[in-house]
Formats: sequence, structure tokens, C-alpha cells
Amino acid sequence: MENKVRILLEKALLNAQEKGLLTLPEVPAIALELPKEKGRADLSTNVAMILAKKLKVPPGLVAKAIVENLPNDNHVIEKVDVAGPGFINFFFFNEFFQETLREISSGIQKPTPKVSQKGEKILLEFVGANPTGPLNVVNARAAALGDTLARLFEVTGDHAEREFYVNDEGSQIENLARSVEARYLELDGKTIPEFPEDWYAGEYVKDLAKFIRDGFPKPEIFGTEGKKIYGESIFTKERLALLREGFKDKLFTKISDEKTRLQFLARTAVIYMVNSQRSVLERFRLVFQSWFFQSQLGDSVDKSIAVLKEHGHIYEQDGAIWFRSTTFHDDKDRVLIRQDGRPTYFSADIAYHAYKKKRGFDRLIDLLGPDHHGYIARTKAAIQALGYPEDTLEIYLIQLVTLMSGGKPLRMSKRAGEFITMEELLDEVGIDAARWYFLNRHRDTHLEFDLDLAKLQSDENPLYYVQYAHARIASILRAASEQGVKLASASSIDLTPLVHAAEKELIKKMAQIPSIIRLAAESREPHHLTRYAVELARTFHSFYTECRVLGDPSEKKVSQARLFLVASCKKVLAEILGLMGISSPDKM
RNA sequence: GCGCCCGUAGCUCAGUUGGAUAGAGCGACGGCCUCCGAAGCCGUAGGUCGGGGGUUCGAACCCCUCCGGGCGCGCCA
Repeated sequence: MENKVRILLEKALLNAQEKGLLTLPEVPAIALELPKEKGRADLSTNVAMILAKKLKVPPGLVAKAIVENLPNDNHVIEKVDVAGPGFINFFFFNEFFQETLREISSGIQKPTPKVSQKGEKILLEFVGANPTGPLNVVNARAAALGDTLARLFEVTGDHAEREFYVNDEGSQIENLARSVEARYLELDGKTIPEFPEDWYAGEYVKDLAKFIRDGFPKPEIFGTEGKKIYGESIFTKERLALLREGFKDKLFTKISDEKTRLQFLARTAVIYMVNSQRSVLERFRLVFQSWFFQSQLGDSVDKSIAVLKEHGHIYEQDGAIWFRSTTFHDDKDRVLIRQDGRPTYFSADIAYHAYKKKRGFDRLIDLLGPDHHGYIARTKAAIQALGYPEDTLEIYLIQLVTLMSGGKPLRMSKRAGEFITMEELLDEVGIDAARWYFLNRHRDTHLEFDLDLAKLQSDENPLYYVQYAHARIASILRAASEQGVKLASASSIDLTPLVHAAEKELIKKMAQIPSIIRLAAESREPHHLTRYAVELARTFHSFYTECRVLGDPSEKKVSQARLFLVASCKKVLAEILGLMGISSPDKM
């Protein structure tokens, strides 16, 4: 719908230019919108005002020149007027609405791929939780966002891959291993010292120790994934057998060297944690195409540092190796190799981003947690220092989530182990509701997640409002087939009975889907989808109240046309919910 | 102290990148089921867009400043 109008407008602009009424440096991007107040126009544009500014001509004159030069032999525009400060308002022929509906239904009205690009290969890195504990609600928010973004990119003609980065090296992993070891000793009846602050005190660590002692519920993951990631020197035949049967009291005798033991415990813990994270994500209907472990970087950390050195971005000071990130607008330079010779997390991250680039991705998108704020500038600096354009890396922060219950925020203290995990959230509110509420808000606003509202299966919950529209249509379709009213195909259906204002409103709303999808994809802001879904559902419910689909047998043509209309609307609702990974029930 | 984010209806939030009389959901109030699902529809009330200044035909949006809230500022990850 918008595209047709856009083409007419472009022609009008060119016509006006030929006549010398306007001088255009280039054809501007034309924004079309549904006026807030309905009845004012079917569609309107502010292009005259945009041009007026550029050309320094009164908007009214520009609008007049455009309107007078619209091709008049079209079957689209019935009426056009200029209003307010220079808006051009269009009213369309019924025929144009009917044609638009036919296109929507046959899938022609999909978002057209970007004009300027053929389609990019995009790598989306998100969730990226440490394998030191269960996923939390911010991880869940990132999961919903990243998954939906990936799906949006696929629809708009790009290719997106979802990747989960596992930080399986470093001091936090060592702390995890020590925590597991301590719990193991505790099971042995030994008294253990109080945990230092940076150890892990959660229940899951006790579970982990118990599994190592008594045998894992799914030991096969160590033989497959464990061996693949960490090799047979870690997961030897003997150790695999012990993980299956349980080490009982033999952990310290079988692996007497402390360093080896801690490494083994760390690797075991990571494989276990990663698998439990993965299963929660799968329950959330999110499958990552790839899981990348920091330990797999190998010598590429040294290599990428060598590249930076070649470009002259490295220096040595106080016994450490530094990256001069201030060259690229970071506040301060960053350490890559510590005094003690160990690389920092950041240097691994540089190697990781270099590796992503080497795999041939045109664009890297990272969704990070709110505590990674400081990483944006330095990572972007690194990308540039490696010789890539700055804008091929996009980093977005996902802000905090506060869970509300009974009108009060739930206290989330990680130290005391009192935090709600992603799994508990899913138990509590379900997958559809969790996804909906995460996607419903702009990513960088702190999200207040009202557990009571999300759980509520009633009219107060916008998710059910939208799903109800879908179920209601399904119900009409069931009734239609019982009454023998057949749903005609897009090519054979007679749509001329569709002339009612409510019908046209619904078609207009449905026709918006391509531009909504493009907006959400290009701005990386999926919250436009939930808004649109509510609007579409509302327009449908409104139509439903005003127009009967089934009924009067003498009006069979009307019934059939309306049936076609609602069936198409059902498709659009399902498409938008599907993009968000939310189900479209036929019955509720 | 420095940097980033936020401040819009009683509550939770949109606002398509500077455009029409600032919108939606929930909550409040008033109507609508002999008929396809009332988990619905229609209507009413509700605003100094945190305050002030500036830029221009025009500002919730851009600039400056102040106030309030959050987060970050490790040779942790």
C-alpha cells in the first residue's frame, strides 16, 4: 500500500521538477503515516514540509506542486488535500483497499529487502552469561530481544546467526572450581572455611558437587561435548567413567595434583552449567546456531595482539602490555597482558571479535548486560585498531529488570543467593508472557516486570488481548466451515463487497506490517512489534463488533469477502507473534 | 568527580528520528450480549512532556543549564 503511494509521489515530484516548479537535488525518502486521528486521511505524508526546509520554499507551495502533478490515471487515490502546515492527505478508492488485501494475503506485501544492500551476514552475540551460575532475568530479556532481532533480520533479507559466548577461562571460573571443591569436601564431612565474597555460594554449586560425588543424571554430555571442547586429556576414559558412577570419596586420590584437579572441576562445571543454560534457553524456544568457548581462542589472542602491535597501538608500561585505545576515543588505555603475564578478559574479547570478523560477517551485533557499559568504547576502539570500520560493530546494552510482585519490587541479592532465575521466571509466568513483556519495552529502559499482571489470564493483560484476537478468528473459521462457507483463494475471491469503514481500517492496519518490521529491524528495537500487535488486535476487535462475518445467507458474497479478510488478518497476527517467538493459539 | 541511560496521564510505557488538537494499556466513571468467543466493543475524565533558557515557520524530540533517579568508571569477568 505504502509503496504504491510512494511511487505516485515520486512521479509527482519528477513531473513538478520537469515543469520547473521544484528543483530537487535528489528524490527524498518519503515517510508515510497513518494519521493519529482517524478520518483525517487514509494515509498522509509530510514530504512537502521536509522539502520546503531544504529548498527554502513555503511548504504550502511545495505541497500544491506535488498534489497538482500526481499522475491522475491511477486507481489508487480518490481524493487528496493539503492540510495543516503542509501535510498531504490521501483518500483511496475502495478498489485500492481490496487490491491491497489481496496482496497481503498472497504474501506480496512482505517487507522488501533493503535497497542499498543485498543482505548482510550478521552475527548476533547475546545472553553471553558466565557459566558460573544459572541464567537470570536480564539474560532472559537479552534472549527474547536477540532471538527476535535475528528473526527480523532474516525477514528483511539479511542473514543472522545467533551465537552464545562462553567465558570459560579466568579467575571467576577458578573461583567456581574452588567453590565446587569446597562443597565436595563438605559432603565428605570436612569442615570448610567461610566462603570468600567472590566464591559461589548458590545451591546449584552444592548440586554440582553432589553430582560429581554420586554421578551425573546425564553423564553423556561429558563424553560428547566435554571431550569435543576440552579434549581427551581432560575427559579421559577413566574420569568419564567416574563422572558416570560418581567419584565417591576418590576425587582427591584420583586427581591428587591440585592444579589438575581444579582444572578438571572447572571444565566439568562449565560443561554442566552450559548444558543447563542451554536447556532453559531451548525451553524459551531459543536455539543458538553456535556456542563459542573462550578457551577455543587458543593462540589467536597472541595473534590479534600482534596485529595491534603492527599497527602501532601497543606499548609496555609497569611490566604490563597496554592497548592505546584512547586513539579511538576511549577514556583511558587498557591492559591486555597483566604484569604476571596472564592475558585480560578484554584481550580475549579482542581476539574473539577479530575471529568473528574473519569468519566473514559483515556486521557484528553484541547485546550486553548493563554492567558492561565500560566495554563499548574499548571494544569499538579495538575493532578500529584491527582495521575494521567502526560501524560494523554495534553494541547495545540491555538494561536492568526489576521484578514486581504485589506492587513491590522483589529484592535480588546475588550474594545471599536470593535471585529469581530465568527458569523460575518461566515457571511463574510462562514463555509467551515472558517474551511479550521483555519485548514490550525499549531495550535501554529499566524494565519493571509485573509478575502479577503477566500471570493474569484476563483482559488486563495485553498479550491475551492479542492472542484472543487470533483465537477469535480461528473460531470464526471453524464456524464457517461448519456452516459450509468456504474460504476462497486470493486469486478467485470477489472482494468488492468490502467497502465498510471498519473493513478499510483493518486493511490499512494490516498493510502496515512491512514498514513496522523494517522499522523494528533497522532500529534494532523490537518493541515496535508489540505495539503494532496491540493496534492490529484492536482494529480487528473493533471491526468484529461492527461487521458480522457469518450470518445472513442472502449476503453470501459479503460473508465470503469478510471471511477472507479475517483469515488474512489471522495470518498477519500469527506472523507478528511468530517474529516474537510467541504462540498464536486457535483456542484459549 | 567524569561518562552513559532515564524523567511524558493515578500506574506501566509508546511517540516512526523536527510536524496536525502529545498517544496506548491498566486503573476510575458511564453505556453495549435473543446474533460468528464480553479474554470483546463504544464513550467520559485524566498532561506545565522534571524546571529554566536557546535554535525556527514549528520542539516531548536538537543545543545549554539546573533538579531528581539508575548504571558504569579493576592488571575481575
